[in-house]
Amino acid sequence: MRFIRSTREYHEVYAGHEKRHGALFLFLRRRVSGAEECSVGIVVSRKVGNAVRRNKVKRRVRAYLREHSGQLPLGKLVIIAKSSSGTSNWADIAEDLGRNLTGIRE
RNA sequence: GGAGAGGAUCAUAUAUCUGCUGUCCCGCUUGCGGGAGAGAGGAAAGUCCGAACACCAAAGGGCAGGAUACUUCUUAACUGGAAGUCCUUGUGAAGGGGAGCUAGCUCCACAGAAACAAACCGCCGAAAGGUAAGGGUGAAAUGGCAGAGUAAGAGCCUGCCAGAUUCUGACGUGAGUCAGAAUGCUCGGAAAGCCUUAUCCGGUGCAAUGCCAAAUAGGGAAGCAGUCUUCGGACCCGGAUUUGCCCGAUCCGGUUUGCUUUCGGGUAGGCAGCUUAAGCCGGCUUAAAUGUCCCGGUUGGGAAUAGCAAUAUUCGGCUUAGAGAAAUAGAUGUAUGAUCACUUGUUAGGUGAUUAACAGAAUUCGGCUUAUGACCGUCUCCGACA
RNA sequence: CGGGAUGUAGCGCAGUUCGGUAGCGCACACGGCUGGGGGCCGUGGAGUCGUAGGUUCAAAUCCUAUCAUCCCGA
Repeated sequence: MRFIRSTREYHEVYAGHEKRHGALFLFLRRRVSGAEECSVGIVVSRKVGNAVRRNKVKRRVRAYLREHSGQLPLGKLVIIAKSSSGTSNWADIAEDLGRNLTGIRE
């Protein structure tokens, strides 16, 4: 697993993707033929809260992805936080991520 | 006990598991593994001031534009800080504010005769004219009371009260305070209206700036795609014309065009700038944090000395984030603190539950402003008791 | 890092230059015209002008601070 760090890769995913709505997050997935790992980008906008709250959401998402790095779908994936994710606790975030990531993989 | 004013301090600690970003060391498979050690704030925020640093511009001066505005001290500098002074708000502790409407222009709604200009009504007078007492509106109308005076009146004059200006003396570095005297001086308000006076200010900002530099396109240079030669040219190749095609003819080109190599600019990208500081503590020395010298300067710049250089310049110790779609964490416990509920042996303790205030470095530093939890001591007012 | 704009009735906007009465359209309520609806006509309500402080006799307007939203440049 690696993280997306360039504007070009983000626009690549925005140009063509499959969309899936969760309770707290929005998932954009682009299939890449021959991909052997998953590239993940996390987007948290100002709607979620102030800088401390946005950082906390990003850290929690990253922590979940590291713990479950073997169960991610192949290709490129962008996770966009919805505004309600800023006030949720760890159990809700982990449950929403787990359900939707398994749904995307199958 | 309640209500308030202003000030200082801290920003919960720790354990286990799983992880992140730099630095140093070791190992080799040269980009991985192992080890050690470090890793958000008082406001990191707002970006409101001031500086350092970088680049651009620049003889000097002025205009324009912008900022500031009581006094003294302080600071590298500042819309910063300290103390004081006057005005003002508050019962008070305390808080807020400060150049100039006797240079000029402009504005002052409604009401009112009139809003700074002396007119109108009125009063006096035969008239010319004099007058600002009366006009009751307004936020604001040329100081108030009494007397004298007059044709009628008026600080026109006199006394008292209120204020202003000037002078003198005392105190203070100064803003200014106090006392005395003189002048009938009594002048409307607004400069957070234009403006005047004094002082200061070149511009842009780390996405500054410097270095390395892929692919594609375009530019410069060289070579190859050709032999003979008497250097005129011939053959050859390419193009055009000659009706569509072929031959031939004529003209033009071989300095074209294509390929290869190479050069510089420069994009993506990468590296530097990038973190050790306008610090703290102690000793020595000195009149003094005075510390080789200079630039008003503990930063910075320049010089000198030492050193190959980095660097150091009174010596020793301590602190030390440096990322780049942006790390500094996630989870589970324990203890402390807060709130609520229940309970006991009730100035105290136990059990359970809940929540961790505001908030995340982005070149660096000094301030200001704003957000916010807890605790400490000081002061003021009110109430009760002794 | 730097520059700029906006905030006024439920919604969209005037009024701010140069201080003095807060207005327009849609929407809303009531009444009338119609058998009813639509439409038209008339009447009316609704605002501490984003917040706080100051200047002034008087502030939506001037000054200062602050909050929110939006835009632009390197």
